[in-house]
Formats: sequence, structure tokens, C-alpha cells
Amino acid sequence: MPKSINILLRNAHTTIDLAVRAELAQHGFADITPSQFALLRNLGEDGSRPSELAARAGVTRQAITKIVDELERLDLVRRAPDPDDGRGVIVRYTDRGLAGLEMARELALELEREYATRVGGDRWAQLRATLETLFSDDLPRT
Amino acid sequence: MPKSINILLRNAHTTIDLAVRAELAQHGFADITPSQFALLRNLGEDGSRPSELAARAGVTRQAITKIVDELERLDLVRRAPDPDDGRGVIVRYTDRGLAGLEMARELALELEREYATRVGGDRWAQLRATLETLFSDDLPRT
DNA sequence: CGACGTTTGTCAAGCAAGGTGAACTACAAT
DNA sequence: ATTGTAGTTCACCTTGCTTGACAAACGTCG
Repeated sequence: MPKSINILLRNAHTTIDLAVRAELAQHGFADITPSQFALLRNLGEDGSRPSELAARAGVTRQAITKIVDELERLDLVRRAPDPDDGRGVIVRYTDRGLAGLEMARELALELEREYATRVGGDRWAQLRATLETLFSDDLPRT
Repeated sequence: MPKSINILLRNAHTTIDLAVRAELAQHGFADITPSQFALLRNLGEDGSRPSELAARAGVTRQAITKIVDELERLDLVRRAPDPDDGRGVIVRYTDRGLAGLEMARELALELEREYATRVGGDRWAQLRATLETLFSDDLPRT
């Protein structure tokens, strides 16, 4: 009985996600939830305004406020006032936050290298390319 | 900036999942949640005992009880006493439940055919095969 | 300038999904 | 007779959102 493509994709995502988060936890970045991680990933080098983040993620500003609160408590991001707009706030990485993100990227690449050796570099590259062709649109919802 | 493989996989899964559930809803099977759908998928032609389902999904029996309650209210499954064990229960598809599942399978195959034509049948088959090689292990958690 | 509406971020409360642990009943197994 | 197992009920929890209300800071238009 062939597994549904859906299940395969879900398994793949879950496997990688769990592996990365577990490794992160072992390196001192404990218990980052998926939505926290998603925000961290979307922050950008120069930081972002909560409203931008909300618009990109397709959620309300309130939801972002909460996630930023949590990430601030974890010392992964920091709020600063926007010099150009007295109402605004800019959310930026802390050093620790940036280090965590880079480490996550490293770990994901390492995993990819492992998969590439298991199925062959060209086959892995093909998979990646096919996925990018079909599914690289940004989706709403974290 | 290449998208993370993780995001691609997630996008793919979410896209397909949403499409199938939306189509199902249009055909009168409204608002089936992911966990309900997962249980429905794992039921098997001959039905299953709640404990089996719990073990397979990696959750407690209580969680299964709740989902079965919901599916029963939707007239997608039916509980019957186990003739071989007075304590036991067998959860089986209703006709409507089976029809919904088959329709979901059909819809997923249709989507796959569409993707196959977009990237080429061989490339899609490769993607499928690669995913199966790497990620066909069953994961706990619905 | 000032009054008016708009935008930004926040606080508070609450909801839906998807669970958990504890305690109970009926039946099975020994 | 005692112990174990299947299913259920109940109360509760966490995640990741939502709506509503609000103050402070813009923008604009007379």
C-alpha cells in the first residue's frame, strides 16, 4: 500500500523539524515553539515592525505581540523604539538570537547533506528543485 | 535566498492538505479536522479498537475517545461492541465515512496527477520515491 | 493651528484544537 | 478473589490564535 504523498511530506517536515529543534535544545536554545521559530526566521537582519510581521504571517498584531514577548523573555529578540515613528517598535535579534538562527540553519544544512549522501546528491537536488517549482509560494499562517 | 527545505516541505504538505479538505467540504464533508482525518485514514476496512488506534497514533486512549465521539456525531464512524471481548469496542466506517475517505483519496490522486503534468511525470515519481526512501517511517503523534 | 480620523502596539479575555492525568465501570485473566 | 485491561468521563493544560477596548502617536484637511 503506497503511502499518501501527503503523509510523506508531513513525515519529512516533522522529522527535520524535530531534529533541528532537538539539536538546538542541546545547544542551549531550549524549547523554542514552531511559531516562535517562524517569527525568528522572518525577522530579517535589520529587524521588523510587529505590523509587518503580522501582515507577512497573516495573523493579528496581537498574536505577534505575544510571540515577541516570549522571545524577549528568552533573550532572542529585543524591542527598540522606531526612530522614524513614535508609535512604532522595531524587533531585532539579540546576539544570542542571531546565533541561534545561524545554528538552526547550519543544522538544517547538515541534515540535507546527510540525506543527499543517502539518496545521491543529484536525486536530492531534484527533489529540492521540484518542491521549489511547485510549492515555493508563501503561505499565510505561521 | 534559497528557501529552507523545511519550509518547502511544510508548504507542500499544507497546500495539499488544504486543497483536499476544501474539496471535501464542498462535497458535503464539512470541517473535518486534521486529527479526525488522520483517525479516519487509519481505521482500516475491518475497523479498529480504540486502544490500537491510540497505540498507533502515540496518544492516550482518552484522546481517541474524544475524536471517535466527534466522528460519530458527524456520522463518519460507528462504534460496535467487540463480539470477542465484552470490554472492547470496534470503530468502523459508516457508509458515509467510507465514501468520504475514498473521495479524499481520489482528490489527492487528482492533485498528484496535476503536479505530475506540471513538472513531468518522471520528476514527480522521483520526488515520491525519494521521499519514500527517506521518510516512510511512521511517526508517533497524529 | 486644531479637530478628526487612522495606525501602532498593547492589555485582557476567550476560544478551538489536541492533547494529558486521575478516577470509575465493566469485563477478562489468573 | 485478585489483579489487569478497555473504554469512558471529568477536569485541566498548552499552543496559537481571535475579538474588543484603549492610549499614544501620526496625517490631513479646513
